[in-house]
Amino acid sequence: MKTLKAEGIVVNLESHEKDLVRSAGAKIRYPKGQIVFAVGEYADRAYFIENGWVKIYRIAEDGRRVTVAIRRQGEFFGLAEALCGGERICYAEAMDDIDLIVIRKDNFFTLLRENADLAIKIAMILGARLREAQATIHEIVSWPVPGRLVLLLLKLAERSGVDTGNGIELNLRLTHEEIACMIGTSRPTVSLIFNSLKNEKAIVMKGRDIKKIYPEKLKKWVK
Amino acid sequence: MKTLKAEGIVVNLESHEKDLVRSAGAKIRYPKGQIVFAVGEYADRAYFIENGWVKIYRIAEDGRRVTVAIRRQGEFFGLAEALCGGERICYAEAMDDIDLIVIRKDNFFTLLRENADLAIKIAMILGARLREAQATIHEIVSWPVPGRLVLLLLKLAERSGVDTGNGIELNLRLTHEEIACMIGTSRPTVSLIFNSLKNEKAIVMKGRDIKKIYPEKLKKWVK
DNA sequence: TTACATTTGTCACATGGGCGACAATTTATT
DNA sequence: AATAAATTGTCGCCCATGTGACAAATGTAA
Repeated sequence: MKTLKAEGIVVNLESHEKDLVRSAGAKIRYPKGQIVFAVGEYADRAYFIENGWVKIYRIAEDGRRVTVAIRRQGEFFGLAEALCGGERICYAEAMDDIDLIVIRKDNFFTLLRENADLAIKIAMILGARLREAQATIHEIVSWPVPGRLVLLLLKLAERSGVDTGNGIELNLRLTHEEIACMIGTSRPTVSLIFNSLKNEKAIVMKGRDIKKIYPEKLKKWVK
Repeated sequence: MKTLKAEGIVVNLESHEKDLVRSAGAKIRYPKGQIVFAVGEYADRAYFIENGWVKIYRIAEDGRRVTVAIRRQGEFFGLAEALCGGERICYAEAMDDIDLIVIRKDNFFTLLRENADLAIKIAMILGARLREAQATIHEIVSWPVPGRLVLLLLKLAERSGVDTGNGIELNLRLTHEEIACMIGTSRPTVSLIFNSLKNEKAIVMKGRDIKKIYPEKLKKWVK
């Protein structure tokens, strides 16, 4: 199954493929805030998210954090390193209470060898993510900060928003700090831009949740 | 075969795997400057480089170019889209006269289905590239321009330089413009930094070729 | 309710680096 | 060799953003 997105393509597993994955691993629950894996650990397992959100980030020597991906229900993470071997080069953290299928590396390889179609699917998933990452690189260098923030909101809306006909319901809680890490800017700058967006009613907040976004109004910032 | 690099891992094909690939496609020569594929084309084939260098880049609406990858001899390109289907979202251009193995999509899938190990290898390649792309994202947001330029030189040296004991021989010709596109900056800025590097003898030029680099001196810029 | 921690609003200040411009140089073309 | 094209050197101007700092607001624990 493929779902067409902004410009990338998200590849999802069929249900029988999910069952294959489940049978090769063990289900484990992690509480919010827990680090699933950290830089330097040996990458001997891959993870499949049954439930919840996971943040993948890196930390530079100077302490600067950069969130390189966010994964959710139905997606794998920790894949690339488990395939290539070697050490983790990023952190994975539970953004809420999550349920994961943890698959040991050797079981994972056995699974793929016995199911060429699944191996192809994994390659497709990684390919889609590569395109996504390249698109991100492109965005970072070609848009100033407000544009990047708007693009982030649009992407989040596509992934997990509900179109109400009048704006897209999001109900997402992200601190300005977290957003800053995702688009490579500083926290005060995010606050500033958020206020502009609120003022021109391109987004609706409810407390600290981003409740709704209006794509049409947002898109003015990226053209 | 795996070769350990700066922080990523480059996955290469075994020679029997290369033969499999060759048998599934046709060898074609492209002259320097030729566009192998362009944005919007239907992605119905994958490419394997027998010989030469290929530049993968994107162009924004405002005309800004961003080089998202450079591939060389022994590497695939156009993989991700051929796997996922859909349209090309970037351009591939021959940086010199090149020889490619062109594999039609359906043949490629047949090949992978019949060789699970090769499918896994492809997944590994894409995984390694994803890590690479994420590392690039990290670099772009955490280093100012001079650091990014130095990191580019170090990476190029690792991929195609020869260690002479006294500096690394590179013999690479890239215009400042091309470099600017790779690290997301402007051409004048690249010229400026290059002069600094020449002055402090961190690099040696010969005409317009980057002849040699001295990693030790360069590394001062990224710490 | 009180106290503490986290998150957000907002400022003043400094600056990296983009942009435009044009000359100087090198390389390609005829 | 002569002309054209591409590449590089270098300026001055200016603004988007990072930094640091602190107050205000909101959420959480005791």
